[in-house]
Amino acid sequence: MTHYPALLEQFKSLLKNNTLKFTKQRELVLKCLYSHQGHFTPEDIHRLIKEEYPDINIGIATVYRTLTLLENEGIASSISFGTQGKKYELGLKAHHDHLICSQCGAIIEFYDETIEKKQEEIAKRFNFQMQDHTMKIIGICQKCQEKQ
Amino acid sequence: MTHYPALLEQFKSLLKNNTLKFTKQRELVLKCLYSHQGHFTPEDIHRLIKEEYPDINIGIATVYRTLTLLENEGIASSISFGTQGKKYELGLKAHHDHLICSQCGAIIEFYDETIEKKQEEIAKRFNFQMQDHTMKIIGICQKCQEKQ
DNA sequence: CTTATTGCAAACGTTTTGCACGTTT
DNA sequence: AAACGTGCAAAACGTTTGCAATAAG
Repeated sequence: MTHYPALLEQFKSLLKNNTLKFTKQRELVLKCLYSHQGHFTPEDIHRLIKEEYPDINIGIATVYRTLTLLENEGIASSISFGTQGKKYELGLKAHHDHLICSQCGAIIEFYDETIEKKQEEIAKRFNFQMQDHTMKIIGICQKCQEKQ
Repeated sequence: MTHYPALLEQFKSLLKNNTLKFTKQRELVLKCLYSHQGHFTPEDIHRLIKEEYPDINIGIATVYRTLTLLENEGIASSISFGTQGKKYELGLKAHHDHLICSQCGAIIEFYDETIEKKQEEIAKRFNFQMQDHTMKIIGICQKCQEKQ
């Protein structure tokens, strides 16, 4: 995992290259994703920043805008939960898919080479120029099974 | 593919078993999904029913409620498009996944045994009691590639 | 001093809800 | 008659937008 200073530099030069400005708000969104490992909704991130930096003013709109930016630049990635919105995570790691617990919402990441290969193969079979792919396994995690 | 009368009977007995009532509106949602092959938003279905049965009054809320019912009962299934909502299809066919064109929205269905097996294997590895799984390959379909 | 970014509140599109009225059983 | 389903309009939800004020380059 990249350490924070390097990540910050990466972000800064990305901004510079696109004639975008480096702001406190943008930095805090990045920092928040970095310091809390896991998957967060825009609202989660907004709340965390307000809790941890009570003197910084940040609007939910800025959080949305920054997350979109980070995702477009490949620094963060999101999983969609349909109508229930998206959750973001730092996207420094290699591509991976998700197991999601339908009871407690826990998210487990996994990567499977066979599945990745198969996906490419299928795209090719249908003459699809693949841009992205997602896989979600929904179920009940071990902990929640034990609770019952 | 099941023919319509049998499907209707299946739906009717499902309703009866759950002390739910058989109504014209519920029937039309089912019929609409059956007669138009493909994937439709609740709004699509609402519009189609109003067009094809102008003398029947049906509210969008009823369409939503019926689609949820059909999905819970395993008669229909949906693909999520995030903020853009969901599309429903009759779920009589075997499980399958989707290729989705990011330009024209075309949806291609596919099924791959290797992927299905791998998914089960992964769920087992993490002691997950699998309830569902989805896979989406996003890309540009052949037609849209040719247009460019 | 120019340009991008911000917070705010209003607008958005999809989905859900409360409720009085209608229909099915 | 009892119970469930309906349409409607309002509310809810996550998200986006317009804009005047502010901050970065």
